[in-house]
Amino acid sequence: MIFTTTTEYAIRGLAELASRSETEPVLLADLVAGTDLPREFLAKVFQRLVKAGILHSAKGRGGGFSLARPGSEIAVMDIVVALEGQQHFGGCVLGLDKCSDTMPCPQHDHYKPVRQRLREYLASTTVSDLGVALREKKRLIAKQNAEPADDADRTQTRAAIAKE
Amino acid sequence: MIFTTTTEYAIRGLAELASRSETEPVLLADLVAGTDLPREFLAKVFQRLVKAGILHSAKGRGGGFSLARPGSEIAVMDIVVALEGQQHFGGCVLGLDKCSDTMPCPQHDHYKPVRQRLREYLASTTVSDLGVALREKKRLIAKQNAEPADDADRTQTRAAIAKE
DNA sequence: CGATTAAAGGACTAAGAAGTCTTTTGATAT
DNA sequence: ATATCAAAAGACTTCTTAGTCCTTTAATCG
Repeated sequence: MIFTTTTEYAIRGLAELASRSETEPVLLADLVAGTDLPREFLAKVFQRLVKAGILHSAKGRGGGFSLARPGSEIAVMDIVVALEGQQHFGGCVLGLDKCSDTMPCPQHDHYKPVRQRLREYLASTTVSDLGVALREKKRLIAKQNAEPADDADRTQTRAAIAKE
Repeated sequence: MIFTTTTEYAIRGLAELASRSETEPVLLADLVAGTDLPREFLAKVFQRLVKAGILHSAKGRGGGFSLARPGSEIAVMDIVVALEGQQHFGGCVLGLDKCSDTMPCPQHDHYKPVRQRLREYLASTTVSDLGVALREKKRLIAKQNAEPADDADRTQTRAAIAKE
């Protein structure tokens, strides 16, 4: 992935959260159940997201984590910026400083639209979108598991993953 | 950046090399002169690129590093793959395994073209392109430095960098 | 030959990211 | 009040990445 594992966990954690509830608090223990998200580590990451104003947390009975604002108003970009800083996608491909729009290197002009495309995706994709996507995904997996074990089909899927 | 510093150094190092000569060996000492590339560390990275068949090296007098094949045949993607592995840009945004074309999550379909665009850029941009870009860039910088020091202009450039 | 040159290789140290464990804090229900 | 619950906080360990330094190897020039 193009992010640190910290950011990846954050994205996945928020997707899990949004897939369960966008309003009601969810316990971290419930959130990681059935996933391979490391509970203790995710707790640290969520702490940072609370400080960043993306998550809300409550202690004690009835507590847990919930989104600090509607999931449709939290872009994946917000998560990335909160955890990796504003400049994560900045800079030119050559890693040169002194590259800018006013004094671009030729590559700069080629790379900029690529970076822009990535940014747009991250800015327009919200935590709600991830929640919906994850719910749908889990539905598909459940459905597949319910079907009589078709190993040929599963093998084909694995091969497709490897190629991806 | 979306790469490790190792990969970034490699890209910059190869750009420096290609900007000097695509055929004649260049000494590492010459290569890093005037840059902030860490000589010893870059030496290690270049060793890996030699083993990967991207660079050729020669010891002793008249030695140094040179491209193992024409710069126009070395894609930035080759560098990334050599140093970070084939799977660097794989996987879905959610970091889920079990995501593939045959069983995609809805996000998968949204993210795929973005990733594809990035891949295409990396696959189509060659070390020669970087060399040309860097040469041009250095020419522009030299030209600017030759002009009477115009601090307002330089400040504007800095601001543009910050925004980028 | 042997002196010199420059990369290769190995042994490190430093810093950061990732992951775990224990204690503390604050909220809630009885 | 106090027992309980669940996140916050702090102190760790471990692992990887980054970076440095010193010795060895191999090539070339005189």
